[in-house]
Order: sequence, then structure tokens, then C-alpha cells
Amino acid sequence: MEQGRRATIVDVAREADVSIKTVSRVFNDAPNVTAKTRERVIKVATALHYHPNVVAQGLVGRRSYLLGLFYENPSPNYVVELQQGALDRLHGEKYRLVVLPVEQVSAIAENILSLVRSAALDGIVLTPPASDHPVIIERLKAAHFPFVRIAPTRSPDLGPHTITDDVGAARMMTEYLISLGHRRIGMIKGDPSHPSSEARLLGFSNALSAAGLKMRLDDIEQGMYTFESGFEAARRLLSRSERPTAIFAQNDDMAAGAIMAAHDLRIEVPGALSIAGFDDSAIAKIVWPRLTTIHQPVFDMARAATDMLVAMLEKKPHEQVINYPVALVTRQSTGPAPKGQPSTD
Amino acid sequence: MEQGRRATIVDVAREADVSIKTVSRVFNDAPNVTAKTRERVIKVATALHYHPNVVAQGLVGRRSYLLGLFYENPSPNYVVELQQGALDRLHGEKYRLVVLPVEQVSAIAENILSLVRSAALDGIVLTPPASDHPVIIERLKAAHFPFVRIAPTRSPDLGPHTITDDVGAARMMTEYLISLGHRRIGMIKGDPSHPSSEARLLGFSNALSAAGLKMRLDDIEQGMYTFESGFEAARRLLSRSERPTAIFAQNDDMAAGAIMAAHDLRIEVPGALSIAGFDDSAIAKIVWPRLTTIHQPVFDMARAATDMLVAMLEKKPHEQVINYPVALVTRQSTGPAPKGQPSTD
DNA sequence: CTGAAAGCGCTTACAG
DNA sequence: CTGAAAGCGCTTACAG
Repeated sequence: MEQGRRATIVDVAREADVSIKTVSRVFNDAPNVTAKTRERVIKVATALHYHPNVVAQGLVGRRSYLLGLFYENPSPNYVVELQQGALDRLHGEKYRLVVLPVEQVSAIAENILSLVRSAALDGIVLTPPASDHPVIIERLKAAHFPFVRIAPTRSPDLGPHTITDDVGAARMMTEYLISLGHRRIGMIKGDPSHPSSEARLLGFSNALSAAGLKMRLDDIEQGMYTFESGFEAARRLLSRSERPTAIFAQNDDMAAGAIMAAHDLRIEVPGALSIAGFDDSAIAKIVWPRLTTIHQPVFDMARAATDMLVAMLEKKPHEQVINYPVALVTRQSTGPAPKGQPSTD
Repeated sequence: MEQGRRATIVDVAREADVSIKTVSRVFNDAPNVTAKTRERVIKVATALHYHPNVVAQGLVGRRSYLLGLFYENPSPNYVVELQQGALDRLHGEKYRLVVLPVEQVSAIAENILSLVRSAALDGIVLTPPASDHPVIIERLKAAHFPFVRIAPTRSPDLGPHTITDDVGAARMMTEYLISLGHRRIGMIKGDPSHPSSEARLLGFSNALSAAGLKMRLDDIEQGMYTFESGFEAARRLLSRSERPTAIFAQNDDMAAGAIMAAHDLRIEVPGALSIAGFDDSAIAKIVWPRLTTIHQPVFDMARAATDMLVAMLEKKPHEQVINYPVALVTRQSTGPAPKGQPSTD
């Protein structure tokens, strides 16, 4: 074999004095090869630095061993955690992970099939809000293209997915804030194209109602799940004549933005203002004070979703739904409501 | 074509009443197809949702159109910026990006060829510290495997790469701190397996010497380029009886850790302590006070490196080296040295 | 301007 | 236990 050319199955077969079929058997752990033959093949293959050509295998098997991870471009911490979870499952496997970030899910929805076909993917992991996008789901389903979903809020019957209880989690956090004595709690909502933002609002509202508190519309500010949007939303909330004593942001990036806004305005956190986030991403332990938040097992959800996808592709049994528990993580950004706070009456 | 089966070139040829070669010509923008024929082929292909099978193309062309992005697992912000830069270049191209994070570059070095071969990559983008790892470079070079490097510090003759002036940048920052009146400046070093950490130390030391200041060994603390390591290193620096009035961390994550340590110790930043970072990653604008840092164009470097790699693969002309300018970005984490500071004499 | 043949590196299905 | 033939979906090299 000359310099620069990869050894092929033919090279190995020739050197080992067997047929290519036998070499194939050895590399696929197929039965009916004597230990001695197997050993000779392995030896020759190693010497020639032979690696089966995945592309050729893919052509025959009509698959590419390529999995796509599809996401909008939210916070780096979330993206990296997703990737790590998926890759953790794929480690040591033949499958590779292709990253498919998009500016806006809705912009690509109509062309999802073109995307997965031209990239030659075997399957795709959908993250919010793609995991809930009706056009995407419908197109993939109609083409029988394998997909799994992370945290969809609708259509549980449309295939395997991993979820958490967004409503319950938001309610848990709100109840915690109420237990600290807060009566007027502001919320910074996430991107409205993500169904999670409605779910978290619902949990928030449920907890307020249960405690006999009224949800005031001007205590709800719209954000986009980004740091910057949280910063701006918090500034709006905090510039009110009667401002809330606590802010619950629907994710950590926005909560970090709210903390920044409070610092800039010289409002003490949590002394004068409590701030809570959602996700428990890396940023929660980077801002000061450290964020009280809801721990979402993003890594685990991505890992499990990828595991389901691989199982689907290999026609092995797998779960349809895995519901991951969330947890309230209390750190230093929340505390007792200040005295003399505005009442809600 | 039945449900679930992809249309092939044969299907299109049959329907359009041409040979597969003509269909191939149309999809490869090859000459010698009449406008009329081309139009008919396009029409049929669209109707059949035909997409050329990249895997088959890859087998013939002996390539996969798969590019690898190889990195150690540093900060999410850095990783995402790298990915975005690379993907920006690949957007609308046939190439796809496979992410290849590793725990430790040195653990995989010997097997780099197995890795790229079994993943069927066409080429690979190497980031620090892999871009400087002698075994990796040597193996790839010997196998004539296409690679480009981001920010290598050694072997500029070993192929295309993008760089910045780490030494000069660290010197610039140090000079800035000196100009603010700081005479005793602590440094938090990065991961010693990354050559950048020595380069940044050198720039630091050069600036001190030029200003007639002595570099004190106990003002240098070892970090690992992570938030946590910066936090710990800063605690060590700040627990000294005579502590520095400024800390220059070799990246933003560690600087953010240092800010956290200062907050925890109730040391005012920048009133009592200035803190500077390096990278200008997303975290710089998330911590409070916002970080003074060195802007490194990571996105641009990744984009340009990917561009070089594609050019290599397509045997088109390309630059051998692109040197990106860095810039000092002053924000709120640095300020004048406090009065009555310890002297260095 | 268009097409028939050969082949990329494997696996599947079959034969011995 | 082993192997020869056919074929995956394309492109290259050649012929007309």
C-alpha cells in the first residue's frame, strides 16, 4: 500500500490470504471464523492500519451512522450540555454527531426533510422548540424519518421522548418564594415560540392562586431566554414605582441578566430583591450571588433521547417516554422578603 | 417510489427519460446539458424529493464531506464560538461538522489516526492544545491527513493555521494595569498543557520588566482555564498577608472565578482589587462588574481555519497563516490602584 | 450534447 | 467454516 492510500478490505484479504468476506466477518464479529483465521486477519489489519470504510458500509446498509442534533441557538451552556449528553451515549459507537444549529426553527421547518436528507442523517434529536413544531414533526413522521424529542409539551403519542414537569417545577419555585414571604413576585417569561414558557407561567400562576395571591399582568415581562433580554426585562420590572420583591426568571441566563440589572441599579440581592432562575446551567454558579434555580437534567435527557434514537435505528426495544425529576436548588440569590414590602391588595 | 424509500438517481433518470449520467450532470452543474433537459430533470427531481446520496458520492469520490472539530472540554462559551465560526463557513455547503470533544488531548494523541479514519473524516480542525501536540501533528502529517490548526504556538511550517499574538496581548493588558497604578499584580495561569499559558506569562513578565517591576513567584498561581480553578487560585492569592491590587487571569472563566472569590471575601472590585481576563467570551459581560479583557476573535479564527481546510480539500489556493489582531476591552472590573498599596521593594 | 460501462469498498444472499 | 457474485447510488473515463 503506497503512502497516503488507505488500506481496503481487499488489501487485508490478500495479505491474510482469505476472501474479503472473511475479513468482513472478523470486523463484524460474525460467527463461523476459526480463531486462527480471525487472529491472522486481525494481525494483518493492524499492520496495515486498516479501518473499515464507514462510507462504504453506509452505502450497502443504506445508512450513514450520522445523527443530527437540532437546536436553536440559545445559551452556550445549554447547548454544550446537550451535546455532551448525546456524545456520552455515542462514545465508542460507530455513530457520529452532526451539530445542526439554526437561527430560527420556524424558518427551517418546511425544509426539514431536505436538511436531514442532504446531510444524510440516519436520525435526529429534536430540542425545544423544534420538538413541538407541528410542521417539523409532521414532515418527519410522514417520511418515516427516525427522530426523538427532548422536552416536547404536545403530542406524546408521536414517538419516543424525554420530558420533565415544567409546570410542577415552576410551581415549586414559586411556592418557595412565597414561603420566604414574598407577596409580589415578578416573572420574566422566555421566548414565546418555546412552549416551555407557557408551561412555566402556568406553574407560576397556579402557585399564586393556591396561596390566594393575585397574578398582576404588569409583573410579567417578556424575555427571550437570553441574558440580554433578561437584563432588559428586569430593568423594566425594577423601574416600576412599586416593584416586586422577587423576580422569577424562566431560565438562568435571564436570571443572570436580572442580577446584572439589580447590581447596576444598586439593588441588593437578595436583601432587597430575590432572584430565581430555571435550568441550573453552568451560569447559575458563576453569577454572584449564586442562583437559586430549578435543576433540569439536560445532560441526562439528551443522553437518554440519543439512546432511544440509537435503539430505534437498531430496532431494539426502548422506552417511549422518560420523565426526569427536577429539583429545587437553593443558593444565595433568594432570601426573605424585605420588611415594609408593597402589598398586593 | 413507495413510502419511506428515498428516490435515487435511477428513479429520476427513468421519470425524466434520460440517463443517470445526465441527472448527475444537472446536479453537479456540469456543462453539456441543454436548458430544456436540465429543466425537466429538475422538475422530476423536485417532484420525487430527490437529494443526491452523499454517502454514494463519498464512496466514489473517496471522501465523506465530514469535517471534524477537535477540542478539549474547556468553557462552553469558547466551544460554542468555535462551532459557530466553523459552521458559519460550512453553511450552504455539502460539508457537515462532526464534533469531537475529548477529555484530554494527550490521552487520544496516539490514536488520532484511528479516530479520524473510523469517523471517516475528510479533514480536521485542531484547537489548543491539540494544535500544538507533537504526536498528533506528526501522525496526521505522516498519513497526509488534511488538518488546520487554530492558535498553534509552534511549528508554523506544518500547514495552514490561524493565530493571534498571545505574548503581545498579555503584555498589553499588563501595561494597562500598570498604567492604572498597580505595582503588584497577581497572575492566574492557565492549564500548563496549553502552550498559551506560557505565552501569556511571558507577555506579563515582559511588561513588568519593561516597567522596572519585579515578577514575584508567589504572585503567580496555577489554574486550569476553568471557573472553579480561577476561584480557588484567587482565594489563594487573596489570602496572602500582602495581597496584590490587581489580578490578571489568563482567561475569562478564571477571571470570573476570581470575581466570585472577591465577592465572597467582600473585597470590592475594582475599588480594592482590579481583575482582568482574557478571551472576551460571553462570560465577560455576564459577571459583575463586567470584565476588562482581551478580545480574541475566536469565531473568526474558527471560520478562517475551516475555510482553509475546505480550500485544501478542494485543492484551491488559500492562505498559510492568518494573524488576527487582538484588542484590549476595558470594562468595569479594573480601576486605579487603591492608595496605600503594598510596594514591591 | 448524451449515454453505457466500470468501479468506489463494503455487505447481503446464496452456495459449497 | 469459507468464498464468489451481485449490488448499494453515485462519478470517472471514455465513446459517440
